[in-house]
Amino acid sequence: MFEAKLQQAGTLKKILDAIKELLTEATFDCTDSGIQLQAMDNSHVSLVSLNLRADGFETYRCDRNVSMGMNLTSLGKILKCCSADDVVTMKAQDAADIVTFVFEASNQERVSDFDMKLMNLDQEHLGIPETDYACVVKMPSAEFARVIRDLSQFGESITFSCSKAGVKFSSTGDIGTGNVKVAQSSSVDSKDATTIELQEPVTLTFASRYLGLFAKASGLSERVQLSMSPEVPLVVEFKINDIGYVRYYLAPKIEDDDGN
Amino acid sequence: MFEAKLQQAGTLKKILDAIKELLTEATFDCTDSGIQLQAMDNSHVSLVSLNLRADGFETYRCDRNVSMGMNLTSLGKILKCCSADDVVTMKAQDAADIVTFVFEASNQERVSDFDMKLMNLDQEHLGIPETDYACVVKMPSAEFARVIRDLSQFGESITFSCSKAGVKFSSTGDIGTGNVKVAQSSSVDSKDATTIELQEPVTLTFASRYLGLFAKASGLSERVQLSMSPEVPLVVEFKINDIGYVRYYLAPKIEDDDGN
DNA sequence: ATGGGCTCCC
DNA sequence: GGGAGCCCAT
Repeated sequence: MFEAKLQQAGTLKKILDAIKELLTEATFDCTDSGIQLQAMDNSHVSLVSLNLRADGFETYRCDRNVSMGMNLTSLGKILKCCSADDVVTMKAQDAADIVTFVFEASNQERVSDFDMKLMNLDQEHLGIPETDYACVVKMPSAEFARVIRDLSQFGESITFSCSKAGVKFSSTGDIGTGNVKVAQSSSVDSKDATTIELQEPVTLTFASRYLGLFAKASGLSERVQLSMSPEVPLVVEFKINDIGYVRYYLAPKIEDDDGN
Repeated sequence: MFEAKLQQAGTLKKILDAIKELLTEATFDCTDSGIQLQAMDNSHVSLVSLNLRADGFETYRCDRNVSMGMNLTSLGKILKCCSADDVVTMKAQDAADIVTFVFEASNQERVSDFDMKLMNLDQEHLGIPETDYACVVKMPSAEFARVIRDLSQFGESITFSCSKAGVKFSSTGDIGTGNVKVAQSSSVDSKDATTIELQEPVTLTFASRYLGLFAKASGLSERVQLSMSPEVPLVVEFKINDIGYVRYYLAPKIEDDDGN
């Protein structure tokens, strides 16, 4: 059987918020080492990768690998039934077609359980190479979300220009042009710091819409990491407390001669 | 060139909030002495007059007069990209067709700039005579906004009756009639005081809808001044910190024999 | 026309 | 702090 207990159901809620607009359904692969999810978004433009390590759970047991295909809308309805600080336990029998969620309120007086039907989804296992990136930016996730939200008003593309000095985000559209420059921080250790590890300057352009969807994961972590290399998908990573991460991959737009 | 720096971008946000529902586009006339805007609202019913004195800006430079025609929806999108306590600088070259807004966050690490295309708008310069009014009421703007909001529920007109004792606001409609009497304060110097300078009692009726739109400027100032004379447009004035004012002009309704 | 974000109200 | 309604964006 499979059984995993998480101290904070809120973490699960935030994870769902971070992926539900990209994926309507998804397969959670549970193994001895933890839970993994990898999938192209509904439009097959970007890729979502979620990793939750077994040791990050309060208790974790997985006798046999199980793949749980879930409708994320249904999962959302179930997670609405718990509070952020409930203790949540997910359970499934080997080869079962249902998963059970048990929510225990912190005051111990209330215990709820919900069964959800599982689905058989096409498994598309996608090898994602671990690469060295020409530029890695770490910044407050709230600031990232803000920049993306602001510039999305201007155009459907946002250009990231990374140099030693900082990152410039730009977008152009009908009303004009917007540029937001975030300078590298002098004090590197603050939670609010923006830091840049740079092997070479990189300028890449991405679809505003997807960046906006990725930014919804800001609730998971105060910090976000952007990894970029020329002509290679951007990686946007949010760490999840002491348990794992969500990463989003998005290919850059190719500049044609018209600058489109 | 034209360049004006304002310490609090929030002031600009509030000014826009105060006019954007009346005007979809407007021309800002910049001269040596400051920035002026005068326009009839979209329906040509009321008149908006904004005045920002050069000396109210942190720095102000205007080599040649420039008229900047702006789409206020676009301006709103740009102002969404700054925080209330950002420092904002507006710049335009002489005869340029774009204006640039530079926002500097208080932490200095973030600088954004936005170019907005300017428009050529019909210039309707409206001479507004400075007049002595039969009655001038000064009251808290929040209270004014509240009265207008409350009475707007009743009818499409609100009657202002000013006497030595105070102001009575009234409205009648299908539900019935509402009257709100605000008495002149005994202590005149409080921020919450209502004061009345009266040469003669005045009773005038105005369209609720426009009063409600004017009341949106309440964020700009704790106090509002209402100036009235018989058969002459009402003036609703909100001072803007140490820099200027917004005034709204609205002609009274003419009572016919049916009381409409 | 639908979904999401923001603001005001409870 | 959470929920509902309004406005804006897609």
